[in-house]
Amino acid sequence: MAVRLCDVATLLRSGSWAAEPWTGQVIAAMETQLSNGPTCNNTTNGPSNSNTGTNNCSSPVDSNTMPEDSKTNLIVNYLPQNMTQEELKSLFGSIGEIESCKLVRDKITGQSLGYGFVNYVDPKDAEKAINTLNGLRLQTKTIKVSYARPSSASIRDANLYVSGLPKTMSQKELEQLFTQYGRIITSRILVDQVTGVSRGVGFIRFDKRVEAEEAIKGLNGQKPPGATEPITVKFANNPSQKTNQAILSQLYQSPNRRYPGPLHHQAQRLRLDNLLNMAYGVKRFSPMTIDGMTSLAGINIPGHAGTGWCIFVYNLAPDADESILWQMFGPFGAVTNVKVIRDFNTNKCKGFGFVTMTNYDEAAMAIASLNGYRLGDRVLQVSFKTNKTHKA
DNA sequence: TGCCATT
Repeated sequence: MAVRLCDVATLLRSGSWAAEPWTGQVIAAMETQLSNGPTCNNTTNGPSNSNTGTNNCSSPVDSNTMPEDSKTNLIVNYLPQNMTQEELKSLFGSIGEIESCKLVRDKITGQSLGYGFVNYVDPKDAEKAINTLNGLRLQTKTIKVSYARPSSASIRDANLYVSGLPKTMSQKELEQLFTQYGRIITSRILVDQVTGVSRGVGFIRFDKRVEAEEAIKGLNGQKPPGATEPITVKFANNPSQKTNQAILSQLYQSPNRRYPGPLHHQAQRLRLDNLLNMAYGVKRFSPMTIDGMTSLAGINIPGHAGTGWCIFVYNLAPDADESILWQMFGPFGAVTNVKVIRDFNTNKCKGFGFVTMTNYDEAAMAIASLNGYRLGDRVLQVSFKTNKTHKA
């Protein structure tokens, strides 16, 4: 690849994004992600795991204690619900050659469990994937990319449910309470969605099940320092083990449905139409009232019927790469493919590329938001791909 | 009792 993602992030951070009021939120989310880079906001994010040989925290390699650890196999957590295995492969394939890739699904419903594995051919690509894709925002999620621990029964079912916590207890304090029992993989305190106040309920995932067992013995029914009530600590329900009712309700949900209700959806549509009016200065009928790709002839032409909406991105720099396209379009929704068109001899970008997005709304939002944006010293032109890529 | 961490 011509440019590493961190270089691109630096480029973006240099203040070239001229956010407009109606795209402020989305761009702000992107800027946050880009300027933060690979985040370490989770307990043991990615390569900070002690069982990983190479990492970005410069820990020495200890091949004696963890000789079996793979340096090519990654686990990817917090994937958007709708992301497919093919999209996962496409995203991580932009870094380097993939040996294998698996999205983990519920055995009964087939629904994504929100995580997957990517095994690279070259350990350097695995390391690069952690450094460039960990912390990437995709839709409402911030994905986590880290080395997969060797699969073993001892690391399964190590997640604890904790209730009765003081409402003032922070995630850090929760970890401080549990860390004496083992290595914490993740921790979380649930908060009220409206007020943001702690619900007094949390989760602690340990590296090993035996560590979780010891924590239950040591902390269940105990009062944390300063607390007036004892806490309850027990094994968390396995989220894939659902009641029949939950399974049924899942089966009746369209896999592509993302908005919670018709009112929200309507609001989304109105907002989208306003954006498109601003972007194009034209009125437009609602394509979502008609299923399929054929209803939009004359407005746009998707790259391939049935595979999504192809977007043309023009005025990319010679050293642009696939990563920047993932970074720019990923926050808007499901991206199935990105492609930078390069000169055969120089391997430099010829100034344009393509992005394929699954859902019309998200593609249109991305276009309305990204068309006209300044990337470095260039103003991007972003539109649905047409038969002829140049304007008259 | 979950911004779904072991194929």
